[in-house]
Amino acid sequence: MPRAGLNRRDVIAAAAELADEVGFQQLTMGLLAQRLGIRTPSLYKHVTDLADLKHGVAIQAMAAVGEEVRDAVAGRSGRDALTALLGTMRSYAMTHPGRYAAANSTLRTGPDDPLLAASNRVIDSISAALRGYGIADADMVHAIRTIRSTIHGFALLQETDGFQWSADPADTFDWMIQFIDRGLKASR
Amino acid sequence: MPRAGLNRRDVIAAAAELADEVGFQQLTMGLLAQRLGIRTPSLYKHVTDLADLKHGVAIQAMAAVGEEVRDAVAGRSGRDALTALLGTMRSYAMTHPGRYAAANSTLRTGPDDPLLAASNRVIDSISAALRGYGIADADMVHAIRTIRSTIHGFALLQETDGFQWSADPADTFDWMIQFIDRGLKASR
DNA sequence: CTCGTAAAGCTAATTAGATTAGCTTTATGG
DNA sequence: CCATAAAGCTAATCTAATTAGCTTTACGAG
Repeated sequence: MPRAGLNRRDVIAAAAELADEVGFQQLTMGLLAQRLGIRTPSLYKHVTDLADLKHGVAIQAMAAVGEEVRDAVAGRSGRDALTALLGTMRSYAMTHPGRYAAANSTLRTGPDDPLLAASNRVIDSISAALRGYGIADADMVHAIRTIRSTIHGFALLQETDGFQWSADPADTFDWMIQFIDRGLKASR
Repeated sequence: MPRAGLNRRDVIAAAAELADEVGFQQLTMGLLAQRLGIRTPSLYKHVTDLADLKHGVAIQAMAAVGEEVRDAVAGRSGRDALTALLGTMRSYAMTHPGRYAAANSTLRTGPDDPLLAASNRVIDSISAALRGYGIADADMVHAIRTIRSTIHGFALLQETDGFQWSADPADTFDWMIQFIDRGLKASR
């Protein structure tokens, strides 16, 4: 039988895909091995354990979000930048639910965790998007955290079926962007 | 040996407490049984399985949040009500992390899920808190969702160590309340 | 007071997943 | 052509959930 010839990157990439299909919580060594056409124990040649695998997916996902968000925000400012930023994040969360969950529900292992660096890159883009609003330095941290919280909560609530009513979540999303935009302009 | 004399309510209450101590994800049948002084299989006399147990904790927690929030908002309006509302939720999330996670990360089993009724009661209180702002009916859904998203995301980010920087999350929380208050007044 | 029964426990056994130990095979550089 | 490290594999162990079937206690009806 021919050899699969996998490496860590391949394994984590496959895990990320699988997570989007079955949910991050449901990601299992057995399922992943099956998907890759190898036996479960063979996975341990590439990752140390399930936690390591999931952590790897989280880093991969956070890095991907970082790139998409950076590109989306580039060259825009003010409300335009804000819309691009939030829209990109929401879109990522919807097309890659497993990866998004991975990125935002994984604990940092320490101060030198690459996941930290990856999420800092995302934060940099948020910061860049807010630049045009002329927010005072002292308020920037709070503004960034508020925006992260909002997106994050929105994605999560939508995922867990938290929005039961009729109104289209997309409409709420647009409303939210306008709400934040107005708020940021006012807090100048 | 004397009998413990447990019922479903006792079991779920103990599970809720345990979840606050070890984390909702780490809640396990074995740990709970140990805590209650019985053997693991005996738990199945009170709950059908782990999913049922966790679902029960979620309902219990959401109901508790509902009551606290109702009491906090009662008799207040405008920014005062908003502060009470958000403060209560944040406080609940901090003192009962396991229960909070249960309430907000558990999937509804269907349209007749008691969890749905419990979360609707919370939403009613949010709605009541916003009444004084004179928000148009058409915007109310969006406003409520925005507030839920914000709180939810804030709690989650704080929990997963998402706020790495120096600034005190409590300050961010206050800033957020002011931000939302101003925004709601403006969207009248 | 005594008996029948349902509820509440228990032990033993099964199953699913993760993980470890130790063996085998394939590529590849020398 | 060979040595060896990497990539797989099988077999075995461990933990947690769950099921089956037996035992014991509380408690109301006679």
